Amino acid sequence: MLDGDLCSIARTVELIGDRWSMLLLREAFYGVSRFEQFRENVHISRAVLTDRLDHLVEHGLLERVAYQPSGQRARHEYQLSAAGTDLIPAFAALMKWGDEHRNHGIPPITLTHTGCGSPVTSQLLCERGHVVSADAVEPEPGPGITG
Amino acid sequence: MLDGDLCSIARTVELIGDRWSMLLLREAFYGVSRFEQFRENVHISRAVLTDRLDHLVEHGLLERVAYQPSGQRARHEYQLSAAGTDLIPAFAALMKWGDEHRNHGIPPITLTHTGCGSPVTSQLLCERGHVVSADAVEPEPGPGITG
DNA sequence: CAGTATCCCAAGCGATACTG
DNA sequence: CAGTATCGCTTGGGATACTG
Repeated sequence: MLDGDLCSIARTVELIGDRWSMLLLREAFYGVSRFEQFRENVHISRAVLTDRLDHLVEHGLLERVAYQPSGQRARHEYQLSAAGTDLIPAFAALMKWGDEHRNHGIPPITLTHTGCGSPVTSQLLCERGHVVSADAVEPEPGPGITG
Repeated sequence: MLDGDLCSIARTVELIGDRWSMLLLREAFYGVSRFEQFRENVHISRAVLTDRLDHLVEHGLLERVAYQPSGQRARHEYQLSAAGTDLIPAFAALMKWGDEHRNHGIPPITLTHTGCGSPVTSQLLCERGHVVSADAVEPEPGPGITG
């Protein structure tokens, strides 16, 4: 259908499809921003954490923000960038799948709309506003096809 | 917020968050079902492909279906199971992100609703039917939290 | 075509120790 | 606290050859 390397899924997986990146971004989404917190929550070694954080900053998914603990030298915080925030719908979709298929339908975490306080889920929506079920979706070559 | 290992994202990533699984599932979504086709499209070696296919079948994401090429012995096809199909919204979300952030907004592949023929995208939707932007979503402890 | 079997290299990673 | 440096194992995976 498409040279696999051009696929947007492939390019996204290439970037964040390793064992750690998604989990770190998830933590950032949950509000974690400090080195030690990432380390404890994700159970990742220091060296690898440094490496991944750098990688995610370098590719624009996290932003390094300076902060100064009182009386100590400056450190960094890591926050979701705009591009990182744009991944939240994907997290929501993955989370929904995991809730259903790996957690017996009982979500450990739910998402709520800060505007109205009601639960938020990821859905497929067609341009006419229909909610679309997964088996009613067909992939087609798009404008970015080059082959 | 949550012991990381219980997180539905973690459990999903654990299952399909390696270098190959997502790409194979993507191919299955695109309609590929044969060993050699997977191999050519994903550029994966035989041994690894066998391993991943087994893994995905074992965990219920793909179904092995027998087929018999004329005059030859029986082979297998690999098709998305119901659980695998349920991952399509996640693919759609990842694809959308990659379209925007890695392909300059020009999608190589688009998704269409087989019902009405119009384009389909992944969206965050709240229970009241609002389309929710990614920065208006807040994670909260859900019923499955055990802490 | 759809695998299985070997061999070997390279990347990934944990453990540990050290530093400002 | 937030890293850096080093070591050595273990896993992943490419190349190649073989099989029904």
